Amino acid sequence: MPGKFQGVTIEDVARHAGVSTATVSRFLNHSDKIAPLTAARIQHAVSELGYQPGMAARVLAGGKTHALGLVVDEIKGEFFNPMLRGISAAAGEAGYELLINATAPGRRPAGFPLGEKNTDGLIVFTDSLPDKELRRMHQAGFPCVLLHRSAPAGLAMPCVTVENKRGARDMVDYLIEQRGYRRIAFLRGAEGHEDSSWRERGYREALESHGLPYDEKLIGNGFFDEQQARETVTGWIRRGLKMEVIFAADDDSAIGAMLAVKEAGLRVPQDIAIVGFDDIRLARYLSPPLTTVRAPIEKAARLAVEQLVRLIETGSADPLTLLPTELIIRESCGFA
Amino acid sequence: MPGKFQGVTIEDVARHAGVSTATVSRFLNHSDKIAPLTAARIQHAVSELGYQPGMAARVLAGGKTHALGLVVDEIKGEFFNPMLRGISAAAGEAGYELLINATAPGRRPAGFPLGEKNTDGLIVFTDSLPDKELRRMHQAGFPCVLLHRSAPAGLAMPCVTVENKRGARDMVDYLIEQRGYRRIAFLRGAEGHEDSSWRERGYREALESHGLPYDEKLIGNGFFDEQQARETVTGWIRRGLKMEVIFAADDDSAIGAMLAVKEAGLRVPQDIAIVGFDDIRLARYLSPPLTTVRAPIEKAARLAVEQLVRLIETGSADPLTLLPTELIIRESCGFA
DNA sequence: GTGAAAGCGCTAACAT
DNA sequence: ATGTTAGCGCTTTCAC
Repeated sequence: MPGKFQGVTIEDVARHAGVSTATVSRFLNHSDKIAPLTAARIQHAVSELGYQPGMAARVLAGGKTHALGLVVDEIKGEFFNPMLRGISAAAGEAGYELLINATAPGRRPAGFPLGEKNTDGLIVFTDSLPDKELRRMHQAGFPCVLLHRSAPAGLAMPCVTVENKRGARDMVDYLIEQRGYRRIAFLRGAEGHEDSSWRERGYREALESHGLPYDEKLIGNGFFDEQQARETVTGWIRRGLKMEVIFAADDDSAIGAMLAVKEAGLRVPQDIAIVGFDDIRLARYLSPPLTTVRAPIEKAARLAVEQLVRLIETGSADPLTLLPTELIIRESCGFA
Repeated sequence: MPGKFQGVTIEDVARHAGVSTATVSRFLNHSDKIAPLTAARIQHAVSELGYQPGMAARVLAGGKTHALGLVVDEIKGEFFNPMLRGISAAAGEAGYELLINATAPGRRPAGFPLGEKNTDGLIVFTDSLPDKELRRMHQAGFPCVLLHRSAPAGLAMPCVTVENKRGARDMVDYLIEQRGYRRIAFLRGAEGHEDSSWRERGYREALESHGLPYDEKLIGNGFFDEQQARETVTGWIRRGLKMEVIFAADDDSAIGAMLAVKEAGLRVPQDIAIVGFDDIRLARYLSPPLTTVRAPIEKAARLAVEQLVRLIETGSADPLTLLPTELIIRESCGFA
């Protein structure tokens, strides 16, 4: 016997205030001018009865859900917290509810749980949705904004992300120019993850521009994951791979790398230096504190929501929002 | 020109399959027996047309929203991540959407954004909702489950939380019995936060049972916040307060305490030992690694959802779910 | 086993 | 400035 909690309806209010439901609706939505006197009466009735408009009927009649959807693959990593905070806050400020879905790419029961049927627009985080679905939505004119990924070829979908390539390049430039490192290993992020490939590109560019060779052996997989990164680096060390510094594609994998180095009885940064990307909260507490590239995660999240709301309400948004990163120098990259 | 994305409706499917909408509905909801042949035809039509039931109409007609609401005060602290992961996963598994609202206690525009109008039930985290609202909902028969707080007096509302008192007591017992500490300071959590008061109670009980005096001066405010805890401890040290170990009501404030101690030029744990509560991810990475009480946050979150779903679907749930904690001994409490 | 029809609570023309 | 009315897309009696 569940359901049916919507006790007081707009009709109750109308009756109580001696007006029609239409007038109440207008009052509620500020959609039309109303005599101050009736407005007052309605207002009174509303609070008297404790009336709250039912979402469902409102949506059904009006065609708007007043909700934004957030699609993510997995709630994991320190990255997530500031991102959600930004999205949640911005959505609230814009007057939208927030629906979030974290269905892992595994179970996908014919049709995604979030979409035009229950939201006015979607924030799509990285590759939580297949290109095919993205295309379908875009073609249907359904508002979507991509966060930390770019649009599939040919799709004019607004993107919000950080300057990954530039950030990585700055970091590696610094490592080479200021610290004099030459053998710089790189720990890739998750397979097919865009942030990671841009960062890798920045890494390569920096090497090239300094005339340093690109060495396949110095590239490994960290998968944006502490454990995986740890295993990779342990493998490197066991095999006797020589490197001066490890540039991990994100802080989580940097942590794994640090663990691996320490477990091997080596010192950070004296034997092997380590740097990361993101500047998660943990970074400054590690020992040694982690040198990293700060990515404005919360800000990016807020901007994504702002773009989405613009897209919903005006039909247009900026194609690309790119946020600058910042080099955060701590001790894990060696002492100056 | 927003709204109206629900292109294909149940009528389209019905027509396409040569049946009535009623039959399609029955098929979709498994609410009645259907001839295998028609079933097949409908199924075909559905996938042919890519039909997805519209939430709004379904809700309006059926009285169920198929959504769970999560009310939190603020998305902050490491605590949040595992909690959300648990809730999100469990909700998905039970076939519910998840709506989350993080409106800070400040702006509260007459009526809370989440409630019977848009969800089938609510998970209420700590004191994100005033007792009055809780009462109203409970009295209206609206399913709510409390997470990490207990019900207001007289309200039979299911609660899910961890054994805070017991965990704290175990910790302090350990500190006294195994480490021989006698001057144990306590850093309270947020004002009125239940977890905190239970932990404080555990702390006091442990002192009493060992015949140790309760000293007001050794109690300070950490507010579950790194900065605030840091300031409090800095104040203590400045004023020359003597203590052997600080028991912080959560790991975040333990971090603040650790910072303060180090800033004062003292060593952890040689000069002042520090222990926390929660075992957030960061804990083991601190230097020294933090001794703490592990709280099964994600598990608690899952159980809360399970209780809520039971409450929604069967009308009953366990009044109280109490999860055991576990002592995690690391180096910040002194070496054995 | 299936269809017809009556709403669910609200908004948005269209009148007045 | 306000009332009337026709749906929005779906579920659910009630007949057949």
